[in-house]
Amino acid sequence: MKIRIESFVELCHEKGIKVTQQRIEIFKAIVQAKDHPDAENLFHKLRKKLPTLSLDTVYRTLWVLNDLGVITTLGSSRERTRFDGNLSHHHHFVCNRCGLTSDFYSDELNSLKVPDSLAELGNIEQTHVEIRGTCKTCINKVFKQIQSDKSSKGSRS
Amino acid sequence: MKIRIESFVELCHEKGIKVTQQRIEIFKAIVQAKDHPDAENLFHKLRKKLPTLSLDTVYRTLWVLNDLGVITTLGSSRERTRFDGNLSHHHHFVCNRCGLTSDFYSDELNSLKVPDSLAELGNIEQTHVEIRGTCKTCINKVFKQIQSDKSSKGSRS
DNA sequence: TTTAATGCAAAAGATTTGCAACATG
DNA sequence: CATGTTGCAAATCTTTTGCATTAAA
Repeated sequence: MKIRIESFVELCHEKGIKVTQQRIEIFKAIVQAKDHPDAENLFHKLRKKLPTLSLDTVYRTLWVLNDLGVITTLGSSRERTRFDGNLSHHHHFVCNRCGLTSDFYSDELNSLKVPDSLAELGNIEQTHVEIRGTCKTCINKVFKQIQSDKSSKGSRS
Repeated sequence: MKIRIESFVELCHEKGIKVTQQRIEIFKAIVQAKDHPDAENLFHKLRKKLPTLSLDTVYRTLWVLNDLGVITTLGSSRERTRFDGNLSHHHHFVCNRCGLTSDFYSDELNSLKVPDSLAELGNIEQTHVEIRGTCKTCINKVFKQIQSDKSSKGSRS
């Protein structure tokens, strides 16, 4: 834990982000929480330590932590509820950049063997594999970005 | 497609739910859509056919369809954004009833082999298995519910 | 001292609800 | 005809934003 905080502080320095008491406490709270809390949960927990903390700071800080890559969100958040009319057993490829979610099929993945320890958590109804990455479209965008950066910085010295 | 509509209509009859033009069209739209649309997407598509359709009917109908089990949602929706401070490679068990999300670990699942066809979609950064079912707590609740139903309906004739 | 982060209040966005009019069984 | 469903408008709930104040580098 101490190590995670230290490396977090270091990362903030690297990125030129200020290390505030709020950020440290919010970071500690989300790392220690094992229940995937939402912003309001954390806000209530933290208010005991930081009585002046505001909810919008919690939101802002969580997205900062997410952008730094030191926490993640459940589901591809920051989006509205999306619905799926595909009832056949399928899996998802989700683009980390644009949220595009494509179905794919795999008999092998359909019959995944899961650890026995799961029986302790409850009974299993479906298993589903979510693969995250960068979709073709976004790869192209990034590629073009790099190209234009190169040419604007001037290649001929 | 025709078959899916017919069985949907039949299911509505079974459940005592009225089959309205709106429900049929919304059902068709979500089943045909391959892009996991949100309520607003569907609303705009459908407005062309049903100019008097309202957004709240789309929402209401989608949840009806979801409750009927003929569609699903992406992520455990109807919840606020939840954050995850666990950076180690892990997987999730999600309760279909209460949304409880527990982490679990499995070396085997960490090194999952995915279909080659995925390369067409983009490049892969993480793979993550989501197992859905009913958690212990909810199983107990359902069990107690059944017990009390039995006794209130009177077992001794 | 310079710049970025916080807290507040207000705004914006997404989803839900009450209710009268309407359509379905 | 009785009841459930729709459309509208208003309400609610979640998340974001503008801005003056405060704290970090």
